[in-house]
Amino acid sequence: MNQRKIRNMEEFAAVSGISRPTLSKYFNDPESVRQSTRERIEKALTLYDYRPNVFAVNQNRRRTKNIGVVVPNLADPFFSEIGREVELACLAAGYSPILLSSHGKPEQERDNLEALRALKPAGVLLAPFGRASDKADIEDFGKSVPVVLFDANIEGVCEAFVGTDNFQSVDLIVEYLCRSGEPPCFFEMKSPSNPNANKRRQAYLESMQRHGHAPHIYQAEGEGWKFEEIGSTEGGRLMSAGAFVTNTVLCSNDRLAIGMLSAAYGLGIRVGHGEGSALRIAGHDDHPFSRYTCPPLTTIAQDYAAIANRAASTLFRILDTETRLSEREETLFDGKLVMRGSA
Amino acid sequence: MNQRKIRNMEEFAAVSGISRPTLSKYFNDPESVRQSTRERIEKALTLYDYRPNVFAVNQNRRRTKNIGVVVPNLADPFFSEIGREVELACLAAGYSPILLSSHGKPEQERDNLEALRALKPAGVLLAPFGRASDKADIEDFGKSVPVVLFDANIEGVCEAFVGTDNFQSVDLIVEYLCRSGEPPCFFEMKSPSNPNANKRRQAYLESMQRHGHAPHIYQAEGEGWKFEEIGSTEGGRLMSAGAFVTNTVLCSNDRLAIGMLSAAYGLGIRVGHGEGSALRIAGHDDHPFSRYTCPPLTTIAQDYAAIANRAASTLFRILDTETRLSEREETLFDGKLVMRGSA
DNA sequence: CAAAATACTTAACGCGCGTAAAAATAAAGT
DNA sequence: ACTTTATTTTTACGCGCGTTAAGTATTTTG
Repeated sequence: MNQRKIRNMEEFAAVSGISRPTLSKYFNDPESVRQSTRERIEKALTLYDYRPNVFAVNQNRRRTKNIGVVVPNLADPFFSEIGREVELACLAAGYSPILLSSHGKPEQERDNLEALRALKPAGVLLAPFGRASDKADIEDFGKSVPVVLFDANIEGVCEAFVGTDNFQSVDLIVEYLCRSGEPPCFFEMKSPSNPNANKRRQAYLESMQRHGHAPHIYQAEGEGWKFEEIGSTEGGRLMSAGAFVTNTVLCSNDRLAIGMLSAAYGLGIRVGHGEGSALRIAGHDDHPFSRYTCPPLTTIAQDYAAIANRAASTLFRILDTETRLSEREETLFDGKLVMRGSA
Repeated sequence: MNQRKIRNMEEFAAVSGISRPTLSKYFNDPESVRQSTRERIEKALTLYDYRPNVFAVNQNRRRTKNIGVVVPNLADPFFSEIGREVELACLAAGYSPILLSSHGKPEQERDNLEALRALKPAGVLLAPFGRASDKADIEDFGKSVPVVLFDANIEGVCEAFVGTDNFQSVDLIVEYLCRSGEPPCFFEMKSPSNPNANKRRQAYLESMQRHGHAPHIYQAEGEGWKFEEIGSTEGGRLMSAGAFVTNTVLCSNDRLAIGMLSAAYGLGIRVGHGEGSALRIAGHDDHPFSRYTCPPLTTIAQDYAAIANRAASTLFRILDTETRLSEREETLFDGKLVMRGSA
């Protein structure tokens, strides 16, 4: 960095003694030039401060190196974590991730995809809300840009889906709960904002049937993403009314469970699997805060990293071959049981 | 949208009957053209699907409309919320926010600022880690791009700072705790990753002195952003050793308090201000989860929205006048006491 | 060592838009 | 109707880089 600032590739060509087209090749793919010239370029790069102008590059390249990453809500630590993993995978593969949150509003998902269009992304990794009404929009978007879905599936749409096998994971915890105490009833939101919730309900029903128990489902009113609040008020109402037919409640997700635990505490109901406990509560997702609830929450851990990495690598495979997948792929990872104090 | 897709401004000029330079003016500022031509353009816009190419626009504009927003850690709901508010403020003012998280790693803050440089932002809103060692870098960055700091201050650096008045807020809760029970001791991390922590310790000391009580400070080992874990293990250790000289603990932030509450529960220590409670615990920040702890956490709420909006509007003011502030501005908002069950 | 294959240089065009200058037109004022 | 003033149109160049084509240099091959 001993020299003046380089303004453009032309100037860098002059000071480095390499022609501009060769430099252009190098910046697009350092491996595409001869080893000896690559060394000359990289030596010059240590002496002069130059980086190609991103706007000019993106304007002229047919396909950018941008990858759009869209999640429903970054304020939810689950998506914050998985979004981070996806970002890292993109960076590692030499792409520029652009992380967008839909802030819990399905309408924003459309806007985000529209905004991404302007950035001409090479591909998109999308954790959709999964509303049926958005299916057509997303399908349409997927026609112009390769899209890999993760976390929530939309049947038959986009190139691939990567997520957790809710049937495996729910069966795992139902089995554990049945084995260790009373069979669980199921607590969820009446109008879930996510297809995983439907899968989990279905998985609960099937699992209970397999284990020879009668299922019981309790659905809370309320919409949106205020899961803790809904879990607390509606779950609290059910608890104080003594509505649950068993002493074990499996919540559709951890945030609902966190709300319920809070309400149980307020009602003086002792939660846990030990002596003197009146209620067992379990969740699903292993939310970052579940370790610090009172008592700590027994739940299912999703393999964030595996899902993120597989989703990203699937997209990269499509981008490398420059052809869409001949057949839609679905990859499901197993959930793991995390036993803590609450159940 | 009854027509073919428009490829560039030239084509849109042809179909709309407006010259390209006038269109260019319009897209830069719709108010800058005569009302009648503006109407003609906007009518054409409803008929044809055209939007300027963002890359070409940004390449040629002297100053882009991009605003960098850098926060220390989006996985922390506090920054997730305040980052969201800042984004909205930028959007409302016609800028394009680019939200970057440093993922809890101070090194990443440098990388993020470096990455922003490539995007030639008109300005940057930065919630810094506040390490003394980064001061020079940030100061340097601030010379090339107008920067407004928020949440955490770095004395004398950048155009302005907007945050919470820790002296006011800590005094508020200390006063409340003294009034309603035993005067509090103070629990924090030994090597805090944030200058606010230092301010709060200082504020605690001063406030205790003003109220005529002897201060007691307990510092936990541990680094990084795993506040809950540190609060739980170190706080738990102190509690079980009976180390606290009073029955009231003021934590430097809510996440530490959440960890402590979890540990207290595990130890069977009853927390709260009611009869039969052994310990009172209070926090600071009104973290989104503090409402659902057991018991719900008494804390100080920061005015997220006010901080975000003021920081943004301060930056816009600088951008509009195209001159740096003659004098560095510091704006501090008051915190509000949120009384819940824990203290 | 000559021929073939590979990598590079030179020269030139295009991408889509900002912007400046001069000429033409429209609106406002008297 | 004639200036004055505000807008728009025409024309043209530049931004920084991707990319191509033709020619030159270098490396590889037999």
